[in-house]
Amino acid sequence: MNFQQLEYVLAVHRTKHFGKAAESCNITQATLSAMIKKLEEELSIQIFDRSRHPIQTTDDGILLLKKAEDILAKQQELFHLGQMDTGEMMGEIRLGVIPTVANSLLALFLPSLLEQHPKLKLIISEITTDEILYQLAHNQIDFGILSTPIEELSEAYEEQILYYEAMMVYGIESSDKGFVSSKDVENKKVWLLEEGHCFRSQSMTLCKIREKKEQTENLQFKSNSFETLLNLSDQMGGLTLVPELYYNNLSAKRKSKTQFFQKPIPVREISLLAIKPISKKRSMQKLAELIQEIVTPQLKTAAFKNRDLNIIGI
Amino acid sequence: MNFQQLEYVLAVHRTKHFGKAAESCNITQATLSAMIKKLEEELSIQIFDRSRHPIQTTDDGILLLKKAEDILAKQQELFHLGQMDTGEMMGEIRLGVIPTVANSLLALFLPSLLEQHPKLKLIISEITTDEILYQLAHNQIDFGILSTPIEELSEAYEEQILYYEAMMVYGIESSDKGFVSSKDVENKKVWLLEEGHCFRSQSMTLCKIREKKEQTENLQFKSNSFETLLNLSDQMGGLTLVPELYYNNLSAKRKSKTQFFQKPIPVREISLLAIKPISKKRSMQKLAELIQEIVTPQLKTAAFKNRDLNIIGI
DNA sequence: AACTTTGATAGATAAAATCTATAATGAATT
DNA sequence: AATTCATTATAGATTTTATCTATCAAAGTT
Repeated sequence: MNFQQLEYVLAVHRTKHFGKAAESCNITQATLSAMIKKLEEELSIQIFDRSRHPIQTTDDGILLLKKAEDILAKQQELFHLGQMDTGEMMGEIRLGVIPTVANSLLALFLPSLLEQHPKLKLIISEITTDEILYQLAHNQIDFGILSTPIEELSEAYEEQILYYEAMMVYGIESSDKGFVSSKDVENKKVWLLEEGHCFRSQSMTLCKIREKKEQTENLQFKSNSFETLLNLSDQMGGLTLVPELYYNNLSAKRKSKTQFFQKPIPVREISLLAIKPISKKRSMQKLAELIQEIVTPQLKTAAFKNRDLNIIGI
Repeated sequence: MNFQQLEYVLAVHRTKHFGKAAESCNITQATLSAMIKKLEEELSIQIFDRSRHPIQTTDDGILLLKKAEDILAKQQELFHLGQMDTGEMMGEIRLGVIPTVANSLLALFLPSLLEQHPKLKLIISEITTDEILYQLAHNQIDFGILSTPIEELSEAYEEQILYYEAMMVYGIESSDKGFVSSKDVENKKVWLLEEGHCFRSQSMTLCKIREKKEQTENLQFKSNSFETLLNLSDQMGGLTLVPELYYNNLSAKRKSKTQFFQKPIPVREISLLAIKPISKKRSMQKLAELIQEIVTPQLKTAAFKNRDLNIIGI
């Protein structure tokens, strides 16, 4: 028995097809066929029922699968044990990122990450905060990137702050001051992201909209992306909030319609989250450093002192 | 990385010596050295500090060890997955047996078990009931053989009854009836095993000694083996209790001094215990069958009906 | 019946684990 | 300091294992 054979079994179960499984494992179908057969003989069990179409995993096979997954997950942890020493990351990292971070952050650090660490396999999913917490707890992802602090976060999670990012106002008439005050925002129509995208409750806190619910029925509108919100603001007037990294990617025209708040600048705190015991501890540290190195130069916020920042949490 | 390399690491950690580790793995020292080195290079960590004497496992090494143990334990479970189909057992089974069962039972079934299943590796420890429960709970053994029922046994344990074994009286004057009654035992001096050997509390229940504590101060004596108890009985008079399988191994002279109780015959219930989820379920079934096949013909008790038996528990 | 899809098999090749023999290292002893 | 002993590392040969290419066999489709 070896680790590859277990991977091959998983691949066949996933694809229900020897040929496709072989391709996904980067071996020939002949090799895969032989290796599966060898494992079946060694364990004296039938793992797959090849007579059914598509291929069926037997009951014994299902039992084996679960244990094989456990073994391979533990093997991954071994790969991540030593990678601080050399600095090179390897093995597999499963990362969940909330949408409002994913759209601007991933494009920033992914290129250098993948280039600097060719042996690293990244599996990224864009999911909500709740989903990240759930998937961390169920070992479906290794790390999450989301906005913190999170209310009543269990001790079981380990949090590492990555950066603070200013929340900027889009759609404001250019003010002489160059900075927007909370007062400028009051009583304006504000477009926000749909609930579930953690962003919304943050923005509501910020703009003190909660107190005057009556005036803001239009907050019921649900949008999934900043792009939509910006378009709405353009066409129908009103404001929306965008984080600094997103601002950096805007067109010159749109940048001109975007302003920082005045000090203390409202910022959101973006953190890397894992569940204890952290099986890929060193990778977490390394990943955090890499992201910080790349993101910090992109953020004017990074130059400000703590007392000039106002962290807005959920 | 492969499973062998992980085993080699465990062996070196255990022996603190490359040569001895190699021997215990049935490979040469050169191979072991090369394989350890290869794994260290693959993971980019130093597992052992060879400059210290005896060899020291590094901090990274300790982290790796724990995961390696997990992986190899899971691998063992895979080996045990299919062995009902062929009937042949293989892989590793760690078995804890209480002393009063071990001394007579092991010699009975071990020979045929090992002969019929050459690929099976048995690791047996003779430990107390409490220790069996603890080691099962901490995954230090796979199965326990002990006397049941056990008071307040958690739902987490799975129990399979193996056989019922008569408790016989040694040191009694031969009675015409051929059977001893509880009355014959009353007021006699009784030698019992030390506490911790589950046997004692059972016997005390049986003989109703608890009610007349004053008369039996000599029960304070602690012995570890039936052999000692029989000798005591011979030299100082008084009775002791022996289970039927132990009786079978006695000399003719001693057999003549041993008698069954009259019906309902007090018996102890011997069971195979495992913790849920049972990772080696099929092996458990197979092992139970094998023991029953071998033991049943040895026991007169097996011929009796249930209503003629009186199960004495702790 | 001809064709296609899919998994199995045979034989060759490449990669690896392991062996024997010997060197290098470091501690213990003279 | 030199010598011996114990222990791990290394070199090169050998065996074992994994993988590849090419082809076959069986089942499903046209």
